[in-house]
Amino acid sequence: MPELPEVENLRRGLEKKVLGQKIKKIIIRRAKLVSGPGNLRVASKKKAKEFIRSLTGETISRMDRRAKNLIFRFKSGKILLAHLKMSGQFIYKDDKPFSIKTPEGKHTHIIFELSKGTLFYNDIRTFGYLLYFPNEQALGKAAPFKDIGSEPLSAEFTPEYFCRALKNKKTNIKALLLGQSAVAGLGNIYTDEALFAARIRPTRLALSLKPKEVNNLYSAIKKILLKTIQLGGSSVDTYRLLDESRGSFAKEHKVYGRAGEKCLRCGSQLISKKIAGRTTVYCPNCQK
DNA sequence: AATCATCCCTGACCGC
DNA sequence: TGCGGTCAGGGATGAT
Repeated sequence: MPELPEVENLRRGLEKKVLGQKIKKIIIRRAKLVSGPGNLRVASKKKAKEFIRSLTGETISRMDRRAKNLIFRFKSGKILLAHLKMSGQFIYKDDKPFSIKTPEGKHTHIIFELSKGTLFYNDIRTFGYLLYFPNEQALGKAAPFKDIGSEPLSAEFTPEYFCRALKNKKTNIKALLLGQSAVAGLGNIYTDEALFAARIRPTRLALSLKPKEVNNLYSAIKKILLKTIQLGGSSVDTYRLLDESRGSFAKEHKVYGRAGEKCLRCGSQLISKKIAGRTTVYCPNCQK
């Protein structure tokens, strides 16, 4: 599933391909996936029409990322926010829809015809969504933007910040890292990988971590995210880069997807346990 | 305010 | 072969 490194790679790909292009036409095949300001669960055909009206003719002027959200900014100040959730994909083709042999798959839900090419939004499980906002202020009030913590690769994310974010938190460290409010952009894969690297058991309460452990976890998060971005992300499941290629970090996973196998550090058998509603894999011997 | 449970959805997999 | 059941998971939302 796309997490920070995957979304960041996609952002970079989009920056190269769609910046400066104008949206000529939008085709929405599944209205449920688009919405605008207000309650995300209230999507409708009316909202889909509004989405089309609002963004057709707009020129893409900037590509940003915040946590796992992709943000298209337009010259006019309007904004399109996309969250891929479990299985969303953006695929770009340097052709017009009519010249692409198989322009639509079974899971292609939204198509943007741009001035020079075509951008497809595919999503098997349809958890993802695309939201439009008239301006920055409206975006700031939106649910996906409220209560998001610091970007772990920004200057704002310091050891002191991280320490404060964990202080007095009675929830377990795994749930806290998944929650986005302490650190932005971590999901199930990198949370497990970071906790393994820092030798911390995922069930530990955040407030129980010693200063040394907090520091180790802080460093592990940064190191793993940086490395993964360089490798193009992890292609587990349906994640693809903009040109449909896969990232290569999946080969590097030390614990994710390795339940029952041997710990690469101490040789003990890795165990799997549901924590915070997610399958969590860790080493019962060397993660204390 | 903080924490927790539920729900959305499809494909893969398993046992019969 | 087909069918039903189970699982996977991010995070908005509503309940406690």
